[in-house]
Amino acid sequence: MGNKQQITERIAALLKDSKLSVTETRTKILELFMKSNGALEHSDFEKLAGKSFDRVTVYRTLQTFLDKGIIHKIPTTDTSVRYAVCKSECTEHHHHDHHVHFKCEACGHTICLDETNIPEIQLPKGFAANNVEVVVSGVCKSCK
Amino acid sequence: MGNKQQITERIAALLKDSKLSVTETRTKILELFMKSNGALEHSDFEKLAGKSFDRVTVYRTLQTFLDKGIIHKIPTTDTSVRYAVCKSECTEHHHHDHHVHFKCEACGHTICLDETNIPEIQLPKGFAANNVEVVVSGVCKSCK
DNA sequence: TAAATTTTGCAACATTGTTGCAAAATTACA
DNA sequence: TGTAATTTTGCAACAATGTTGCAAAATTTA
Repeated sequence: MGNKQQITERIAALLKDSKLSVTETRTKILELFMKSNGALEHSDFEKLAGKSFDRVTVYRTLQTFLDKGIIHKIPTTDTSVRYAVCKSECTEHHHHDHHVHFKCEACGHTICLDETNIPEIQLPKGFAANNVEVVVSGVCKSCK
Repeated sequence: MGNKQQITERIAALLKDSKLSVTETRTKILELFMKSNGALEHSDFEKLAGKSFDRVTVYRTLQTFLDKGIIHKIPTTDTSVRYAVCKSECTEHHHHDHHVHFKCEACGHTICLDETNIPEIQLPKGFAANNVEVVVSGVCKSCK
């Protein structure tokens, strides 16, 4: 776990690794990701942080994190965009996003199942796969 | 294939099966789905149909088709919502949407790979799956 | 064909996402 | 450490997308 101080330091290191300035907004948004232990969408930040930062800043911060490979998007069937923090193997230039996303229909949370591998999918002749996204919905461990 | 007349009749029958009035808008939107042979998003209808019908009507028509199980949504990582027509096994109360969706990075089209089955995914203990969505991106047959 | 029902279009509004620019914060470096 | 260069933020204004109520029009019922 680690105390608040340690988390802040870890976040600062993460930002510096990505050659980003360490700012209050970025630190706070990353804290929210770590606390939530799941996927967040845009409106969550405004709720969770009590509009302590501007809407525009949130958009730009998330875009920056995406560009640097700190977070990734999770596919949804509605108009919301959900984000989750990447594991260490992700970099600006290469994403290893080959894990399953799980959306609980009871609590509404989306989490990354990092240990669950995506099986090989046999595409029809002539199709070349580049990336595979899997979203499972159902009931999660906590809501069972 | 069948000529225009036959298609119109098939669409009318489909609508009647779902206990929906046969209207110009609904017929036209279903025609667009059949012509496109893939997934459409909202803006497509306004483009393809040359704003011959109202934005609001499109929203409501798609929602109605969803409710009746005539079309289904396809997950995306952006804010757009993509729709495709369901196969015959889908009904108002039960969706058999267990096929793979393929998004071509070259032409931008999303299609349903109806013959491609989704392999069993081994979830961690305590998780119960209800539905599995798979979206593969890459290069399609036509763009290869 | 007339009445009952359903659907559509308009207007008005709510939400979500984007851009330019000046002020503020952070970083680089003497 | 203090100052200049750079980066980030917040505001305002705008654009795009989605929603609701209600009266007019179209479709279905019988």
